[in-house]
Amino acid sequence: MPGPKNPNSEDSTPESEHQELSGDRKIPAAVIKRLSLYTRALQNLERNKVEKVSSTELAKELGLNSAQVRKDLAYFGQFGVPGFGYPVGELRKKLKHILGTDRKINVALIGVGHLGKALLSYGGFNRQGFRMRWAFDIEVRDKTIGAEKVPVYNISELEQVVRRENIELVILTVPAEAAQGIADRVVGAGVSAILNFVPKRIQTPPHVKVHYVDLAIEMESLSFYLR
Amino acid sequence: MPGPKNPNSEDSTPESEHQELSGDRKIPAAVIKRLSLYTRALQNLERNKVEKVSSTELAKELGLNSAQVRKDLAYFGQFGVPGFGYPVGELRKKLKHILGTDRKINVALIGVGHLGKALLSYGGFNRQGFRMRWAFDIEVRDKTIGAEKVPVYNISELEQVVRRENIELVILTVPAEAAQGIADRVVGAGVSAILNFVPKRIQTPPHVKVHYVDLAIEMESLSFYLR
DNA sequence: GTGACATTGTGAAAACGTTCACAAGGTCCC
DNA sequence: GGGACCTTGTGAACGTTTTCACAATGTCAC
Repeated sequence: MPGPKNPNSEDSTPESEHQELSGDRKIPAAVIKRLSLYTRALQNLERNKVEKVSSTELAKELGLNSAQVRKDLAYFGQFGVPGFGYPVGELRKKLKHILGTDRKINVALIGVGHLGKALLSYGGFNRQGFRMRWAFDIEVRDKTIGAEKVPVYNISELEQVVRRENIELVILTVPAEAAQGIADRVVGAGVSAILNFVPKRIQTPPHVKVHYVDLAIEMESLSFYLR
Repeated sequence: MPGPKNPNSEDSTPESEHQELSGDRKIPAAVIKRLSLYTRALQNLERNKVEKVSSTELAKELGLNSAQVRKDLAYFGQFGVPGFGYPVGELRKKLKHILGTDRKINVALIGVGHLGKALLSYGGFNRQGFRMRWAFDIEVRDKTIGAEKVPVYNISELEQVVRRENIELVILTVPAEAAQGIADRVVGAGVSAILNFVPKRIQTPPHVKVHYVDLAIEMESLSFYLR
């Protein structure tokens, strides 16, 4: 905790987190991200009919240290078998359960500009356990977007639709000036997870989790390494 | 260039970096990302005709600790004035120079699928000091993409165009199976910075910097916090 | 069954990043 | 021009994350 600072549960590039779990230990945010990485690697292995994997193999595939893999997994239980490794299918199932991606999560996107449209058309999300079927904008130019025909609602209907459709996660791709206002509204409507593509930090109550994806920052910081 | 089996200079979500600078100290990757954040905040201040800013104000705006702001900046020199703060315009210029975004960097995007198309149409990059005017795919469906009419080349022309146009940074949005092969080719053609949207770790020689943007991971890890 | 082998889970150490706290030094009002 | 006031730059303390290293434990071939 940043001492006597304002409340705020964000995290993005910076690390630092908290979160109760079944047990009672705090799980670092970085561990959660790696869990997701492990899940994906396990899915690939499963597709190739591999039935066991060691922490060393997993670590190599993902560019990590094997002790880190074991420690990450140990946060959540004992999944491995000494002298054998981890059973691929079983571990994958357990991790998906821990991540909560073994069910469908309803996702809405707000701000149908170029980037928003792109993400809607992309469709990659719908595979992974997400149902991204709602879009909002202040001006509805097209009634649906993308091959999946995601309907676009007027932003005035935001709270109503979020509540009715039980939307749990929101992707923000609005102009910077609008970000805080929209964030306040979705939080008010009960959303507690936001993926923010807007290059602007937003303030939220502590129970709301915000992840930032900042494309400009990624590009600029790469620029630095061009010597 | 199929298999340089080198270590690896990537970093993405995980922290850990190094990089020589004018002086001789290693600059953590997280510091570089925050530098980019500072630059943006300074640009906003400048737009509002603010002429000075203290580390405390900057920290508050970005949700950081003021000592961290000072320390980050101190990696690169003494920009502040005790009892006064930092001169906005001057600091912004210096940071842009440090980041190397005070010149135009040529950027190509490889893989014109949904996401690739979206990023091309988005156009947000071209503002910040990047010139994203080349796209590649194995199959050229449209000759140009987006309002900016970015020409799409056949992937067979990759090396030739990269060299001719002096492309320094590449955005990868190809299918996972193709990622490593394409990465090898662009590196072979002289590119040393890659922004990889493909959910697959790629191996590169140490001088090549890879940043990962993994949308699925962001979504999944948010899912965890939905309890 | 037994024994050589492989691999886990985890304390302890090391590395790294953040925050504290304060001396040094510039500002700016009177 | 003087002095109260700010704010920087930074060593040291602190906290977190990663890595090491190894005892414990299960595997598997014979």
